[in-house]
Amino acid sequence: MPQIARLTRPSQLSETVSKTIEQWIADGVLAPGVKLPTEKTLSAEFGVSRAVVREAISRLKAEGYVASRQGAGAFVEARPGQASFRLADDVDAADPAAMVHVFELRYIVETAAAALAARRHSAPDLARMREALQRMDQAVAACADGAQADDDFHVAIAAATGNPALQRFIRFMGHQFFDSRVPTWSAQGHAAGRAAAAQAGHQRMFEAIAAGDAAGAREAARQHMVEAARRLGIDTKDWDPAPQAPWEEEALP
Amino acid sequence: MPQIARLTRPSQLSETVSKTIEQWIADGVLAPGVKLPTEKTLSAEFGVSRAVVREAISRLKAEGYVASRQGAGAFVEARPGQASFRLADDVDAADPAAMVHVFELRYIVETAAAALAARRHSAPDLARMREALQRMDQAVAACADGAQADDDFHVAIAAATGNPALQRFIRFMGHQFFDSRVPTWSAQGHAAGRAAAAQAGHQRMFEAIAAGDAAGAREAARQHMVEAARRLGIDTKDWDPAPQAPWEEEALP
DNA sequence: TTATATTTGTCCGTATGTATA
DNA sequence: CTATACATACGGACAAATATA
Repeated sequence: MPQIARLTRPSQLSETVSKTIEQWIADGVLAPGVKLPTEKTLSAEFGVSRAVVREAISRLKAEGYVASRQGAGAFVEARPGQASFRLADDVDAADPAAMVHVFELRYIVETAAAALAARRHSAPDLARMREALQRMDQAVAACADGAQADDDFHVAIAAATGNPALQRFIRFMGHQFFDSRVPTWSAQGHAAGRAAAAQAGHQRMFEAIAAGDAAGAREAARQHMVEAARRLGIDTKDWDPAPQAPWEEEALP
Repeated sequence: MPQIARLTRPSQLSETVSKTIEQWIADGVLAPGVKLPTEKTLSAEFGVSRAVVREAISRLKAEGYVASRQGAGAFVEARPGQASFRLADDVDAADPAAMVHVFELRYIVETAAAALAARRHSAPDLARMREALQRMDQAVAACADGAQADDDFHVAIAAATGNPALQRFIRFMGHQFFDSRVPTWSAQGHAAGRAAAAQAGHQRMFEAIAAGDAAGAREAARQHMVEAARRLGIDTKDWDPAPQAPWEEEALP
């Protein structure tokens, strides 16, 4: 029997309350800076206990919608909801258009990260990349699953940029596409040579980064991402990140 | 009296508890699928009431770290925290290192967006940019605050990429730095010519985008972002996104 | 400045529905 | 089927911070 994703029941009082207030904020009923009704009032209006209201407000605080001050009240934040960036929960499902858009965003940051990694990498960074590369080599040789090592390799590059914000964003994006690596590392992927091709791209990226060649690393990453995008059926004609010198145009795929 | 940003105190028991558990998950102490200690146990261990623990878990649920089932317990999600991307809460305050990192991420996506906008823009997109430009022109002429129009201009470029994910991310990043535009559009900024200089950069970006010149738009955006970064005291020496043709090197600042 | 009322923060006890052994 | 464990929810209470008169 296949694994059934457990449905998230909305039948949680505190969640219902928090979503309702969130909607009030989104609709402008509660403008930034405005004071929320008191917990006592809210509990009376919703017909729930004060504990439920407090849990709902905890959610809103965690998501950056409100901030509360003891003795004063809870207030709508100046830029409600802008504290966190959320993608559609189901990138790899249902909505192919959304996947294209998210992948393009991933392409942008991954190519830039490769260039920065070429300039800023340390010895431990290279060792981490090399270790992930070796695990993928083994996976290619054994026709095994190298998806995790694949992910680790990209995260290692991100770490080599020395920019934790960039690193966390790439990790975030990578996890969104973790499932999409299956066609590469599946049995069919090995048979069709997709795993070996991907690994060759990784190798080119690593060599350019290790050599400190920022432009080469960016181009290797670009080719690698374009190939991955095409496996997902994504149009990549607008993806030339660099002002290419004219004579290079023909050399590109 | 200038507007003083109200400090966010971490002295909230439920926040301390949720951050601690979040760290456990990040460190792998609590792996995906693992059951959290019961509320009773947690309240005993932390020395707080169950209400505090419940509020902490509400936060974790809102952020996608855990899911709880009545009668069973709370469990770490399969990809904890990867449902949303969060930056340090105080980008424009306190932590200058974090600001540098976030600004670099912004630089990456803004330059790429300018290039994509040059290729994909529609007539309404151009009209929207032109409108924001005119508002900034008026602000420059009147020594008024053009921060909102500035933000709108960058969002209009993002919209012209036709990529809603990229658009939302740029909007998200822009809001993080909204306060940082003050030195440009303040009275001192006008007097020092910073507003006029920024506006000249906007104009160059617009012209390249309108002409469909992707490389030019990228370079104009790059210069604009580098200038903004330098106003914030950020080192930009690693920021040449493109494999430049050799003869172009000297022409760059 | 002082005093008082309001509001959030925290704690405790209890009851109920659900999951699991 | 029964018993236990657990999350969910309720109510009352006090402390601490804030706002107001």
